[in-house]
Amino acid sequence: MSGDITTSRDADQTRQNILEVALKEFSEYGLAGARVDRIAKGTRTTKGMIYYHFGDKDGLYKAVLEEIYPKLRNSEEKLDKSNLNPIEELEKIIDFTFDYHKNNENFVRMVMIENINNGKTLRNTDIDTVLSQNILMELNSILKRGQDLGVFKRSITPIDLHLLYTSFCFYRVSNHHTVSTVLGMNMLSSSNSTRHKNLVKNMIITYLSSPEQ
Amino acid sequence: MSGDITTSRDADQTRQNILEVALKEFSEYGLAGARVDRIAKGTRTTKGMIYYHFGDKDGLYKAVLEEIYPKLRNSEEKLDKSNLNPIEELEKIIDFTFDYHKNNENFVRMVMIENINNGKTLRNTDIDTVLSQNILMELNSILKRGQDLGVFKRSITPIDLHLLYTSFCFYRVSNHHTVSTVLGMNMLSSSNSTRHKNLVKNMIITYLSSPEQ
DNA sequence: TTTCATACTAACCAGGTAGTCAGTTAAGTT
DNA sequence: AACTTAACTGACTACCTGGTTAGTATGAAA
Repeated sequence: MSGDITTSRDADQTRQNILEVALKEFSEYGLAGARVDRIAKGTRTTKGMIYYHFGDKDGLYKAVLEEIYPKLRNSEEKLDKSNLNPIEELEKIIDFTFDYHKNNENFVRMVMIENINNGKTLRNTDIDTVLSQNILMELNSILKRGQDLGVFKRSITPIDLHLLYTSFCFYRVSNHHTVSTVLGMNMLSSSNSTRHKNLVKNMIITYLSSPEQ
Repeated sequence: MSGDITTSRDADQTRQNILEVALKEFSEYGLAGARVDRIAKGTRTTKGMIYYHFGDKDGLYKAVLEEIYPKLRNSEEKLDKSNLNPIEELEKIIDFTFDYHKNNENFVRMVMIENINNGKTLRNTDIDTVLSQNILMELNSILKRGQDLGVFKRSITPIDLHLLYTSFCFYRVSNHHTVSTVLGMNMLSSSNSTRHKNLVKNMIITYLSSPEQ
């Protein structure tokens, strides 16, 4: 029976099962709105196991939160950027960021929720599981190469560049409910998505390529 | 006694007092995390009055939410834009939006919370108290004048333009906790604020001014 | 096959939380 | 001054919710 997909007595599988259900619950209802009983009901195991494996509700929340950043970074690093010039590489990164936010509303919502929580949990997390060093180094290399080639004429920090495109990719997902109501549109319609994706890329590349002042 | 600032038996004053305290509570803890008892304690009145005036917790939340958009729109409309060319006028609007978000974290958090709530409450609100018609019409006029003068070379909808600058202004406040941790910086430091404000304006104006394709 | 730690269950509990309600007070109205 | 109604109070309650615990099953080691 040990090859069974729902083997009992497999702590890792149990933990993983709980984490999956908890991600859905937390991202749907927030930290305060999430219900441990509802999570327990959604799993193959019982409430006691949540407390056995994760200590308390906050511990479970922390475990869920700590999973989402490495997941993003792993996908990010899978991108193949060989033989690309700086503009193409930057476009590829923005494309990826745009799609990742669009396709992972759970991620976006968890980040929102953690900010409502004043970032308390993330601040108490091991810095390495969270810091975005790789992407910043890559942006730095892109900017440097672009400047050396003369195609980028602006001086900007990798962090600011990161903020410029991420803010748009994040906002259109995080705020799609209120924005769709307030501006009278459907933010996430496929036509809007297509146009928006081109718009950010275009705006950023145009900005970087245009002469200072 | 009727001129007294804390006159008892003034329903409007009581409602206002409750709303002020509730805004703080909801924006700090979210809808699910807010506590009616804690709100009641913070007011000059009692919990019964909250239910008397607002029906239930959701009714109070709705009343708080319905106040924040008109407040924003009122400030927006106070801007003096006489004798400005399209670029100056757009810069003034972006400046205002940037500052409003920076100075009203409560507003930003309420919008986040309502999105975590899937926009349910806002959707059931009278459309006129929420729709941003004026600002869109103004952006439309700016774009048209800019194109007629030949200083704006891009064709873009007012809504997309609005999204481009608002997303950045919103995100740097809404996500400052996690971003500061993940990127290892202090997002809201005054030096970052100054630079960011110039950055959005610059990027948007550069984009609009540069030739299509 | 006995031992033992880990994994697990189901019933339980204390405190918290939204919401209620019977009764009181203040401010007009006639 | 009696009457009426809106504004208000404080004590109460039913239920929800996070967390506990006593006890059980499993599988690997010896």
